[in-house]
Amino acid sequence: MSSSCMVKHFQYYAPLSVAEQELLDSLEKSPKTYKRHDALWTQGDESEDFYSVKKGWAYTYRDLEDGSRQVLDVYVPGDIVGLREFAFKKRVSGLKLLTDGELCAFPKARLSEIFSESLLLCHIFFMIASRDQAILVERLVNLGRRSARQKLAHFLVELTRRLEKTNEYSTKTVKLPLTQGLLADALGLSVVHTNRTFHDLKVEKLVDNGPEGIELLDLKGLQQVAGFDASYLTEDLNGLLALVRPGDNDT
Amino acid sequence: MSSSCMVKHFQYYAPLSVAEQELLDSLEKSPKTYKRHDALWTQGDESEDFYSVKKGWAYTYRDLEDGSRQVLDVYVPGDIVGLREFAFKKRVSGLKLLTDGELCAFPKARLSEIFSESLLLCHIFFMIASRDQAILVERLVNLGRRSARQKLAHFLVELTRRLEKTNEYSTKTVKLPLTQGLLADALGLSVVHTNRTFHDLKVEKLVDNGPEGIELLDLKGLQQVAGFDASYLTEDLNGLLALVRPGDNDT
DNA sequence: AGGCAGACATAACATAGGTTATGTTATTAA
DNA sequence: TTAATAACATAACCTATGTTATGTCTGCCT
Repeated sequence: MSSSCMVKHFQYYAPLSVAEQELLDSLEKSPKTYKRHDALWTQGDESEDFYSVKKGWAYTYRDLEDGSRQVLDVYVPGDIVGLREFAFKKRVSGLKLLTDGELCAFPKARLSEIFSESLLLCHIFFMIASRDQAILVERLVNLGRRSARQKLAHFLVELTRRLEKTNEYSTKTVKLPLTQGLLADALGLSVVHTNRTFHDLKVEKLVDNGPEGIELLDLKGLQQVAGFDASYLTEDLNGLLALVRPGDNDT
Repeated sequence: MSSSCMVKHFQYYAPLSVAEQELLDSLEKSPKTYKRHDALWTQGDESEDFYSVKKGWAYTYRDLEDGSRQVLDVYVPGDIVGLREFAFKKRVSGLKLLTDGELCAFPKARLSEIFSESLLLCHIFFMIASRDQAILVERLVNLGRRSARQKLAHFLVELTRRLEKTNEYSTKTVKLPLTQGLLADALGLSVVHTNRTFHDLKVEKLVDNGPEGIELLDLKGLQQVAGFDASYLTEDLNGLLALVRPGDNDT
């Protein structure tokens, strides 16, 4: 019965009972497909659903009055999007697809059912929110206090790390379907300077561009450039289990 | 019985039953006082408690390898701090007092009790997390895509707005116990440039410095400079009530 | 009562990153 | 087959912001 988009992702956090799997299943609308550049919603829209990303990549962004734009986060398969607006009637940011993809909607209003019926699921949702915050915090540090070079490297390494978690990655060189324009908007840089910076990393054989986006040739090297410390991506899963099921103690 | 730090704040979201008030009370350790510059914790510490701010101001920050520092958020009385690390064993950021103050600790581990015993409280915590995210998002936009002038104005207006929500404000000019150094670290600027920018706003009679921090003389004006749009601070409280208590429908 | 430290101020100079402009290539649209 | 569009590239020039250096004014410590 675990055809649910979300079940697989949630199993990463903790093993779900059959009842919990069915609960998630029951709230999930059937997956819809989207094309590159499609917008699921725009800032200001009513926020009724959140989504899990089944296939493809997406990103949230804010458009500013002066025509510029800030990309807030990029999402990969397995990620939950739109939970940010739990407290709000309207969307705080827009969501667009970066590649063709497939997402499943969940009505926000029915989260109550989950919360009241499964303490474990409730905790997992809370954990996801907490993790999202940690990522935003790191992004903040990136924007506020790092050089263009570090910003770029850090962002790329982070994404790769997040990708590895839910998506098996075998190949040596990582491929990310990102354009320089998107990177610029994510890092608070101009496209021109992003290109300059990217160029430098290319000369150093750390990255390259492939046919459908950019490629990371030397993760270790990038990590070093970025001064990357992954601790903000490592949740305390044992702690979670201990909370919900006092007694046993493993992964 | 509502001596609890948090009860008053939570009543802002929704009326609590006596049982709910007692539940919150029971988890709360007695308030402790702290002095200006005291650190409640440092990044990397074990994260066991979260806190509610009863008196005084605090801020979270991240120290970087190169000696610089990024201030993530500033907290005023009524705010909940440390919920960010729900998913983590260790603190992602440090917390220090900006003024003398008083905070109450809650053991993170016992949140489960709240979640399982009160659906309303569970939702309120989720709302707080969501609201925190919205604030971080706005801070991100601020850092990524706004000029020093706008950054400063925006930050100041936001804080004032947050202050108004839980703390009655009567006087015309708002006083914030912030130093230029802290502003610099919050906005990703150097102290010198922060000073320059502040100077300009001072010349325009928008702000000034008082004996214990800075003073805002013209909120409207600042708002205009910032291009401030408060929608990211307006939660959907009716939506919350509707979720938890289907049937009735008011504030 | 003198010395020290923190916060604010300001000037001169340096630079990372922004802007504008133009070109190339690859894809899609007609 | 051409026209139009998106992404990448690169050069010349400009400016917002960073850096370094001093100085003043508090309050505080002993």
